[in-house]
Parts: sequence; C-alpha cells; structure tokens
Amino acid sequence: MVTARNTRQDVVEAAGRLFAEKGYHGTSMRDLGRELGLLGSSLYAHVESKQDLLVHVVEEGAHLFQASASAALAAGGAPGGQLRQLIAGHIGVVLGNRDVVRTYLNEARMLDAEHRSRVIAARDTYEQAFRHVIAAGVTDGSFRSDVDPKLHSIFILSILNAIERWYRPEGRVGRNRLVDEVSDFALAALKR
Amino acid sequence: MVTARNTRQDVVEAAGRLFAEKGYHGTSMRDLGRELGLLGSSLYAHVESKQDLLVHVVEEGAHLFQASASAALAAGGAPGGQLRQLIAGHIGVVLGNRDVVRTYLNEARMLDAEHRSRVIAARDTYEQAFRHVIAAGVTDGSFRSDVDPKLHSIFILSILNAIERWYRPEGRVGRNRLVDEVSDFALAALKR
DNA sequence: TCCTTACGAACGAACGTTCGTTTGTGATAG
DNA sequence: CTATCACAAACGAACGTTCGTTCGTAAGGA
Repeated sequence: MVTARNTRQDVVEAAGRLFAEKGYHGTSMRDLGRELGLLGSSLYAHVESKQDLLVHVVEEGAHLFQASASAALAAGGAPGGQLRQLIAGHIGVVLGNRDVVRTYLNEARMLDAEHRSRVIAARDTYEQAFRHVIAAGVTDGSFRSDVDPKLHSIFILSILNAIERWYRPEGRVGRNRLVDEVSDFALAALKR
Repeated sequence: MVTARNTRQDVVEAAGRLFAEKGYHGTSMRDLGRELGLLGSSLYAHVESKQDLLVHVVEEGAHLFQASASAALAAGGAPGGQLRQLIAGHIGVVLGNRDVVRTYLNEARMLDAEHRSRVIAARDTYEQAFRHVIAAGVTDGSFRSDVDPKLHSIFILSILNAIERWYRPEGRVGRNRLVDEVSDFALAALKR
C-alpha cells in the first residue's frame, strides 16, 4: 500500500482529535474532512454518520480503561499494590491516548440515550474495580476501617480524570513521578 | 393577567442551565427561547449575542470562586484550617450554583481567545490561593516537608471540580459530610 | 473488471442574527 | 377616572450561512 489514502481508522482518530479539542457539536464534518485533506462528504465512504464516529471514539476509550483495570487486577497482590497498579494503568491510558480519553470524558454525554447509558454502565464497572480493591484493603486491615470505599474511589478517579486537563508531558513532572505522587496522595488517606 | 416577563438575568440563568446540560454548541438560541417561553429572536432584546451569554455565565462562575477564596482566607488561622475553609467555600459554590459552575468548568474553552485567557488567568489566581496555603503549611511545619504545593493543589482542586459530575444532594452523603470527607482526604496527604 | 476512495453538487433543516411590527404596561396629562 | 403616550418585550418573517447527509460520477489499484 503505497498511496496515502485514508482508512476508517484514520477518520476515527482525527475525529477523536477534533472532538477533544472543539467538542462534538463544535466540530463539523467539513472540519473533519479538512483535517484529513478531504471534503466533508467524502467521509461517508468510511463512516455511517457523525454520531457513529463519536460512538467509536468513546467506546474505544471505555475499552482502554476496562483493559487497563483487568491487567492491573490480574497481577493480584496486596490491596495497596493493586491500587497502585490501577492508578499507574489509568495514567498510562490517559497519557497514551489523550484525545480519545478527552472525548471519552467530556463528550460521552452527547451520545444518544442508548449508547450513553452503556458508557455509564461501563464507567460504573470500572469504578467498581477501585471500590473493590479499597474495600478489600479495609477488610484485610491494610486500610483504615472508617474509609468509605465508594467516596474514596470517586476522589481518586477525580484526580486521575483531571490529569488530561492540566498535565503537560514536557513539563517538570515526569510520568513516573506523576504515578508516584498520585499513588502516595491516595494511599496517605487510606493507610492506617 | 400578570405577564411574567423576562429580564436579562432570567436569560443568563436559563443559558447557564442549558449550556451546563447540553453544552454551548449543543444549545441553540431557539432552544434557549423555548426554555423561557419565547422565540429565539426575542432574546436579542436582552442580550447582544450568544457568545455574550457565555461570557456572562462564565464570568459569574469565576467571580463566585474568587469571592469564596477571599472570604476563606480573610478569616486567617493555621494553614490546616484555612485549607478546610477553602474546601468548604468551594463546595458551597459548587452546590449553590451547579449550572453556572458546570458551564464555567466545561464550556469556558468555547470562549473566544481574549475572554478565554482572562478566565484562565482567574483560574490560576484561584489555584494560587490553595498553593499558598499549602506552602505556608510546609513552611511553618504543620505539613510534611516533601509536599509539592502545586501538585497537591491540583489534586485537591481536581476532587473539588469533579463534584458537580457525581454529587446528588438527595443522596446518602450530606453536604457537611462531603466537606469533611474531602478535607480529611486532602489533609491526610499533607499532615506530617 | 470490481471495489474502494474521493469528488462536488445538491438537499432540506437548522443555525445566529436582523428588522419592522405588535403588544402590554406604567406614567402622565386632562 | 380615563385617554394618551413612551417604551421595553415579544413576535414572526426573513437574511445569509452552515449543518449533516445523499447521490451520481470519476479515478485508480487489485
């Protein structure tokens, strides 16, 4: 394949980029075409509709996080270490797929009701991974007994999901340092 | 018959509501008119432009947070207590002005470059309040010496700004409990 | 020869906004 | 107490533009 023609994946990627930057409703099909050197109408050779593009980007985001949680939990180990794994995995997904993640976090509410509720369900499942690890730590005594697993998982995920809003890879905080800082911050409130 | 006529403030309020719910670009002037029982064109008796509406809602949000920080710091006291005041104030603003805050947090990036940079500057000033209180706590020895004030203020603000995304006033977590949980979570990572 | 890719014109709908007109209301003058 | 007036609020048609999408057609590799 020599010719630099565009594939469906190219379109979805560009959509993730523009949706992240200008929002779903702030991005037109003609904008998206321009990003790929095409006319807006040409995109319909690759994609069913604009909404279809959003669905694909958001579902890719959901899948990335789900896969990350599965990998983090598969290793097993003590709750403290597992939580660190979950945090490191989440940060890896955010930093490795910024546009997809931004779209996943900010534009999922623009989906039609059916797709949106599936995404919300996926998010809840993902949050459960954090909740369960924290609850396990409370049960086995490695975390404080007055910890509310649901609230703490929300707090930790709030920090993790905000990273795309402020983090700059070229800044003074490296990726490993970021993982450590977030983990230490989260665990300080949990450790007995 | 008492015709409930609309004022400029009514329009701005309704705009905050719809911008929060469907996003700036997802809200049309006709949507906004319908919300008030008007035609879209009638709004121009109260407002210069759609962008103008966004400016007013976002600047109201910026002002609310700024006023909250001023009030929290005016009381003085130890860094730990001041941080609690900042957190309580922030949560008060979020819970008392949900739509304005949601628009402030999510739609400010849709502003034109000039207004957007002013909002970013205001946000940075607000974050400085948190940074300075944390730095003061490090200096006077009430917080751990290896705390990075900038990172920790970002983490705390991440938790605070995410509240509008998940908190339900009718849920099991009351407002005072929320303030306590967030404060304890934040201070656990700071206390030596 | 297919099949994929892209074009470019065109569609109807919706967009933000303008404008001349109508409506209701409160103040004022007789 | 009523008639008149000014004015803000709202209407509704219309503007030029952009929207998402469709379709017939052309090009070029497999």
